[in-house]
Amino acid sequence: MSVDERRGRPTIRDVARHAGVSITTASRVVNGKPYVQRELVDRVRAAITELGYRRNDLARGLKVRRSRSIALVIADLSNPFYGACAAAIEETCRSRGYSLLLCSSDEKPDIEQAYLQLLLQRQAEGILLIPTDRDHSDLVDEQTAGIEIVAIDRPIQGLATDCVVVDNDVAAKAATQHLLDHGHSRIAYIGAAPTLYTNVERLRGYESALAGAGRAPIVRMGAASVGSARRAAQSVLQMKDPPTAIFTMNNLVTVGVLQAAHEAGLEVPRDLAIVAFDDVVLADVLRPRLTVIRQPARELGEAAARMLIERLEGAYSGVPRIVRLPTTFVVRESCGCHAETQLEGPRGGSLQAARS
Amino acid sequence: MSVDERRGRPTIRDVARHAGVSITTASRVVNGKPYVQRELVDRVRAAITELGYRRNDLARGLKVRRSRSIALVIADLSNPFYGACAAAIEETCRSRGYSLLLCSSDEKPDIEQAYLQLLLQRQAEGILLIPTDRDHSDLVDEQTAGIEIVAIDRPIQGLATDCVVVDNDVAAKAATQHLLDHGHSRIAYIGAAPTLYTNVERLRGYESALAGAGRAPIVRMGAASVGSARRAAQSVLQMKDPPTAIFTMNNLVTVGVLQAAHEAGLEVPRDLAIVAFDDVVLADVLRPRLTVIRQPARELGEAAARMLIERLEGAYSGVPRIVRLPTTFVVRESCGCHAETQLEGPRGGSLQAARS
DNA sequence: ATGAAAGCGCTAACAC
DNA sequence: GTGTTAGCGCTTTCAT
Repeated sequence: MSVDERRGRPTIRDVARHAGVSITTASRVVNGKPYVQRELVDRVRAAITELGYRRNDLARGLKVRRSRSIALVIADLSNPFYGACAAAIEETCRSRGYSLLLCSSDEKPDIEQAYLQLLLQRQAEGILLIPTDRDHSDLVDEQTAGIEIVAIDRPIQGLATDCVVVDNDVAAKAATQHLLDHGHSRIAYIGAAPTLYTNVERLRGYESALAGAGRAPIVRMGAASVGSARRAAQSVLQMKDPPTAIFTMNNLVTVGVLQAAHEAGLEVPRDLAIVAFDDVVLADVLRPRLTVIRQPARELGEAAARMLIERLEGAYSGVPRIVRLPTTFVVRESCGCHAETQLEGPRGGSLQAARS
Repeated sequence: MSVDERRGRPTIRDVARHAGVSITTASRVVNGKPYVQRELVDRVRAAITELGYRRNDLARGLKVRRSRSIALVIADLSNPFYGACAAAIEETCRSRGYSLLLCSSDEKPDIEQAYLQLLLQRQAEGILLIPTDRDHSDLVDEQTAGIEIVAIDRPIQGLATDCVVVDNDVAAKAATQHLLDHGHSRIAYIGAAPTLYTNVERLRGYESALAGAGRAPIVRMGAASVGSARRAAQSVLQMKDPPTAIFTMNNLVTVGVLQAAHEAGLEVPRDLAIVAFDDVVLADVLRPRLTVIRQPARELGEAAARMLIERLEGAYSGVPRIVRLPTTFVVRESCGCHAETQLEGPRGGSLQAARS
């Protein structure tokens, strides 16, 4: 064993020595740069395979001042909606040559904050953030210090960034209207954290539809888990004049409401119609099949990743963009319909100025 | 703007200058090391906040030769089973001070291979791998070169590593036996890729139960998606003497089989009993509720991460361990039962030598 | 076409 | 206690 094959992984220095060339030449070959003789290229290549050399990207990043890594701070990976989103992000980042640092905030502001600090230390070039429900204006400094941030699913409070969301209000309004068209007059809304952006928007759409029909809203909030959603549904179903239809705010809530409906022995949609925001896996084998607003989870992630990378590579550096992606209203049976139809949500995913 | 606040993020050198101390002292304060005067500590701290200094972990890693990052190469993030697994891994890694590099192989060997190379370059200290269905003996060199690998969900072909799986065969056998106990004699098995480890193991359990009862197996393989699972179920249901029960190999297959059963107008469990491997979200609001083998997805991820970190920190360096975690048989109604019961699978998650 | 040398930001001997 | 200095592995002028 010669001196250049000692402890640890071989460095480019080892490769150079082994091939009998300078470090510069070795580096050129490693990075596929021109201006190296055929023969030297071969010698270096041979040394590389022989030694099992692999470039150290950390050292490289230190020198070129680019980590080529992007961080994803996600709310909850075990939620299929975010899972699909993350999968699309991962693909997009990889295809553009970036690595993905994964962080799960579990919707907790303090975990998120700690992560954001860590990611700065780790030299993430950009951050894809599904922000927790708190003020983020403390990040203004970091932003001006050069780190790019793109928000997903909800805008970041107190920070102007690129952002990609879905047409929550429009979709919720259309779905509620659909229930009204079926003749329902008492339609309940069961939502998660009251101040959560998506909840606020969806509630707005729901209320706007009801107002248009001169009906009174029936709202239950704070259903942050399947269990609490179930309890919320129970409470609403035990009213003196219970609703004949329920609009559920997300997939967790949907499961809880379905459980409560079963327990109460209600037949859907005869006794209780249901329309859900967010598709769920077994929606089409449920009896009756579930009518849902399907979110473009993958497109959401992909768009966000693309926008971030555009910023990182200087392809865009203007004012913060907000992209609103269309949902799909999948009409099945739980709303009272018989046939399955898919309606494209209004407005395409065009770049729009911030909404009114 | 003084000279130490010029372009880019401030370095420890800037901090030292700003505080009027040496770089070493600044470094000591940054890393919370002892032997620094109270007063200097304060001065350095002040400089840090004033400058907005953040340690560059890449540079640090280069020096201390540790990246403190772990890579997760996962099959499919949009599958809730892997999502839950990933969430647990993320938590475990964070709590131990490691960052997580996320890579999705999409079950494709070439993507996986490219990632493995990249991760080496990125100086990942260890790899958590849900391996694709190929021979991995090319990784032997990397392994001896010092990178630690732990397999999840299935062992790595051609590579002896720590590994954590569930009791596939035992669980499948018990579930099949349950169907036999209900009086079924024609029980079909619908599985994914024929050579996939989990498929092989589950099939083994299924066949062993049938053999014990003197019944003939009815097997359909290659159902790698919901659609193909549905077609497989259709084909099996159109046999001259169709099965009266189906054992589904994973959550994708389950959905496809359920679809096929609906289409065929079969009433479950009267016309067709179903037992599924892997829990699904709406299993308990389906009518009838679905009897499933629940996998400990989070525990799987957590155990794997813990084992990897033990290796990285020298807490264990013995022979490859294989951990087999118990599943839970959740008896609901699709099997023909009426009550809901949970049976702990046999054998705890004890460390065992490689299986026979 | 090739190489010598400087230095990215940091830590850790080692000297004072 | 504090500071000087030598690299970690790499890229990149700038000579030659």
